[in-house]
Amino acid sequence: MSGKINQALVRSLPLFASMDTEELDDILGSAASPRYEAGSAVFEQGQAAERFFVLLNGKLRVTQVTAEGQRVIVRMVVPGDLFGIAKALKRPDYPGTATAMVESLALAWPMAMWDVFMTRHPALAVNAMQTMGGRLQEAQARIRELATEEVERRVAHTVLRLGNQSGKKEPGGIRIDFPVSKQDIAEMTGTTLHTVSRILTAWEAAGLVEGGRQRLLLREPHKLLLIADGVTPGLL
Amino acid sequence: MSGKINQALVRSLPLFASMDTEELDDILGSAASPRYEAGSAVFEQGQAAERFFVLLNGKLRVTQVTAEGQRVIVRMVVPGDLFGIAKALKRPDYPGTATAMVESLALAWPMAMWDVFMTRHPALAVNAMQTMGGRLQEAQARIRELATEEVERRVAHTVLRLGNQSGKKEPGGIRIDFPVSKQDIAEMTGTTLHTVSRILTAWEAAGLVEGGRQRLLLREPHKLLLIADGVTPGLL
DNA sequence: CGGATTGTTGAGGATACTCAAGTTAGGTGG
DNA sequence: CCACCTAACTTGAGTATCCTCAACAATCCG
Repeated sequence: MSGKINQALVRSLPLFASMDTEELDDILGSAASPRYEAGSAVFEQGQAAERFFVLLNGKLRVTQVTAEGQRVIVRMVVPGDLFGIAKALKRPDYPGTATAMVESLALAWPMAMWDVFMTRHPALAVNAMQTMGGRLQEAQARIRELATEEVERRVAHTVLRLGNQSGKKEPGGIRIDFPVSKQDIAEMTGTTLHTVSRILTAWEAAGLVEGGRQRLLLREPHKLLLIADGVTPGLL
Repeated sequence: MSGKINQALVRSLPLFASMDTEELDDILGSAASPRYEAGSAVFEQGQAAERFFVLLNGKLRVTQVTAEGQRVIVRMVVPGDLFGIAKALKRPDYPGTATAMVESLALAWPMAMWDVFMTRHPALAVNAMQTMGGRLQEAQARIRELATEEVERRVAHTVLRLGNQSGKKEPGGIRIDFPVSKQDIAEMTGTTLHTVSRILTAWEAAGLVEGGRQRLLLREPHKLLLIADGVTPGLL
């Protein structure tokens, strides 16, 4: 469950950037570094929140299931992100489920350390707050999209966001090189996988994207951006 | 622009609850307490964020306008709420417009004080973080609603939320006693004022709500809750 | 080489939007 | 106090978007 921790790797994270060696030692001393294989859950919705985490490596998907059983993807967790910080939300349990989409490595601390960290390392508190601030802004952007945009534009926004977050530049465009199913995209945009499939098929025919199964290549990010911004009428 | 500040009033706010008199003096010393009349703006989207605020009294609406000119209500600000905390979002400008819906009174500090406050008053930092945490959870709840629920359920959630936030119990039900137009409700739920009108008319016919113009009385909150939770099929 | 997961595509239909008049209520000024 | 004006709201008709249902195809995995 716990391996040795790469100090340099940790140091490179913005969250810990402003920290001296002593502080960092203090913090890392109480950390575990669990590894999760693709498909496994880090924690599940409703579980008692016993630990909080920083993702070192890999990619997680945080989902919530509604009372009716519909699943919504709340956000993606990328390396450097804090997650599972239920304490900051004043919650005793995790409000969602975090699942590894690829093999992932995290740092984990007992939730009781949260308050200690925040008071002992003010820089960390400031960072944590900005993390939450960023997340809040992203959530509000999504609300705006869901409230005002049609599905095709929302899908465009979503794939571009995925590209920015964790796309690799390739000769042919930007590759999203971890498995994202159409179902995933549907759950990120508030639509059905059928509609996503139709949209992506149309985009593929127009040469905007490429690659069907779980791997997406954005051939013409600029044109996608035009769709996302509502400049281009849309292809359906 | 500045009146005298009621210490007891401030002390009763959860945000400042855990603070001793000395600390409170320090904080209030640098505060202005501007008053805003109904309809006036506290700040506007895009303006340089020069101050942050706590609402003492009244009710604000925070809106964002999309590139296409559509307006979305981001949230309502009720007494005790922090708002305009662009600094916590790492932003130089206000991301939205805050408008007084009724005559309102706030506390205001220069944005430069933000960092000072956060470092000098850890309790305040913790509170601020929980404020943001709460806001984040609310935003995610809205995302879930927008992504999975039909309009009627979303409207039900919205009016119930308004009722909880600032409804007054009355013999006949719960009164939302500040002006909320159908347009407002539409902008909170991501629909059009036409659809809101139709829904409320149907509810009124069924005896669930009452009162047309800008004042809403929830006659049967329990039944509205059933609609919100999708138990009742809906009346349209 | 099955079985399962994931994705495609079509047809039909419902929800909710747009467009288009009207109506009511509230405020304002004569 | 009444007439008018505007903002808020109502209501109808037509329609577009997108969902549901359904069947099938492709890919992956053991």
